[in-house]
Amino acid sequence: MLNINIPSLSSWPTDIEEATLIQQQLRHQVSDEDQLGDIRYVAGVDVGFKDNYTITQAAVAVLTFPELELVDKAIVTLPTCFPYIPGFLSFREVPGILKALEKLTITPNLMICDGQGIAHPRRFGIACHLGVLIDVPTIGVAKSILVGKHSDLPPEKGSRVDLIYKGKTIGVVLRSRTNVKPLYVSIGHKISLTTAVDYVFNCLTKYRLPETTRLADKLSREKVDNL
DNA sequence: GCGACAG
DNA sequence: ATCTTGTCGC
Repeated sequence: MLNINIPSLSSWPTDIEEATLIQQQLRHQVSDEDQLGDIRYVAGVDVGFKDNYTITQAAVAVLTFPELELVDKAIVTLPTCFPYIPGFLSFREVPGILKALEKLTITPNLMICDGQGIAHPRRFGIACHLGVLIDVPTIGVAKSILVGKHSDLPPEKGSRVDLIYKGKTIGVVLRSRTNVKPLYVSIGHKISLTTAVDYVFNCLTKYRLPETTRLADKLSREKVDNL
């Protein structure tokens, strides 16, 4: 069975004030040091929406590492509980992700989230939030920038430059494929930036997105029948 | 005050 | 994020 403790969402925030307090309190629990064991399974998590955003569909795809073969998956649908507000994405997507994680049979050793980790205004993006709540190593891989600046990036796959915010390195801009828009990698929890970039790179195949998030994204759009 | 702004 | 088929380019 799954050996991850999924916290209950009894007191999920309703407004930005409340959410901000939670971010400022939990941000101190984030660890940027490698605390990973053997990485046999890497999971990708993503969330999609239906019926004019009123329905949330969260998905998790568990792949073997480094073979990247799908061995477990979970899809759940639930009412959308929080609006999309830049800087507060996790409050909209984490509830569904936690519910999806409960359905897993295989326990992932590392999770790659669709969105920022520490590359966030208050250094607590969705990857950090999820990682701290379930105490599992997480990485944030976003398709665009939330905050920060960086120098020009060579067009070849594998090139990378630091993402800087307020004078500090908060992530890495990584070219996952030659001549395509880069990915923005930042740590979520229990992992160092160098290690995080390493795992993301090793989850790439022939596409722009890591295989983990590609599969999770596909599942989050899949049509499902509920009971 | 104005503009930017993960998904 | 979502609504949507074929099509142009490396």
